[in-house]
Amino acid sequence: MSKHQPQVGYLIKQAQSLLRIHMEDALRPMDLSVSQYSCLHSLLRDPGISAAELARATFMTRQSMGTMLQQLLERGLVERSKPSAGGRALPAALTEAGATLLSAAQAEVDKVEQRMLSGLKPSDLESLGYGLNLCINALRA
Amino acid sequence: MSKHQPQVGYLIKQAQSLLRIHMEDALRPMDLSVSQYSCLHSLLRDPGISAAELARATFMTRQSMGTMLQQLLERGLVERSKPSAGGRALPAALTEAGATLLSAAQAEVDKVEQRMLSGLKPSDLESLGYGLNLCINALRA
DNA sequence: CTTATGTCAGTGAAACTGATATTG
DNA sequence: CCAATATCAGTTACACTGACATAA
Repeated sequence: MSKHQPQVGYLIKQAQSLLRIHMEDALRPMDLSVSQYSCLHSLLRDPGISAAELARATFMTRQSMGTMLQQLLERGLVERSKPSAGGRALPAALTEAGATLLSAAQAEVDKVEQRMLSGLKPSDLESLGYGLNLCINALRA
Repeated sequence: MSKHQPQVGYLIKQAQSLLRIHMEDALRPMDLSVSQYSCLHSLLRDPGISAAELARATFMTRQSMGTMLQQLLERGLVERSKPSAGGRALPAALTEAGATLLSAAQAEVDKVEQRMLSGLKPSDLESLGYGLNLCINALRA
């Protein structure tokens, strides 16, 4: 019985736990949870995305995402326009305030990520990203 | 502004989300949560570990770990002997039943992990583990 | 006195499931 | 009718904070 492969699953879980803790610390001053930050981040990447699509992208239910969007809406960080032609989906996007806050949040999160990656050479970084992408794609199938 | 590094943090989160979902599916038949599985797994690695140590290893509070251990105790998967000489800590360890269940659980989890890693060459696997370890160590400091 | 552990109690955020309305 | 979306409502898992007793 090998079972002494580096235990990649365990390493991923551990890395994510630590990353989450540090992100929580970094985001607390601006009253953002990691999930909220991820949500805003996705909205920057895909302006006009629907809540359902957003939920799928983050592996959550529509309902949970709906609640989160509602909170962000009430804080004026997100806006949802009326259903665009074709479908019932309400396009969501960042407001000015949302983009500003996200920018500040991202700066803090980047610091954490920089620190996490501080020991990796560029080639290490590349192969890490490559390997993770392969893992993700394999699990999506 | 670069920000188009491969976004390793995002990849880690995504991989962990997917891995968790598949692990939940794999463990549901034996009524184990991912956290419980991790707990049993740690007990296999470190028999006699205390709840507080276990909590630190999994980035939880000792209270939460205490609750989880209690549940596992009631299911007869874990036993806690009386405080060994030196300290107040109650050593926890797997019972026979616990070891048996863990073994079955691990087989299922291994399948998931195998699938996750199916696209990686041995050298890819090694550099992935290497990179993740560097990330973890950097965040621990 | 200090530190670490275990444990009791209460709290709270964050997800979940279920059901319903609307739209193409 | 069907599929996808949004949303209302209730629920529950889970980890958290706080407080306290105990032991070295």
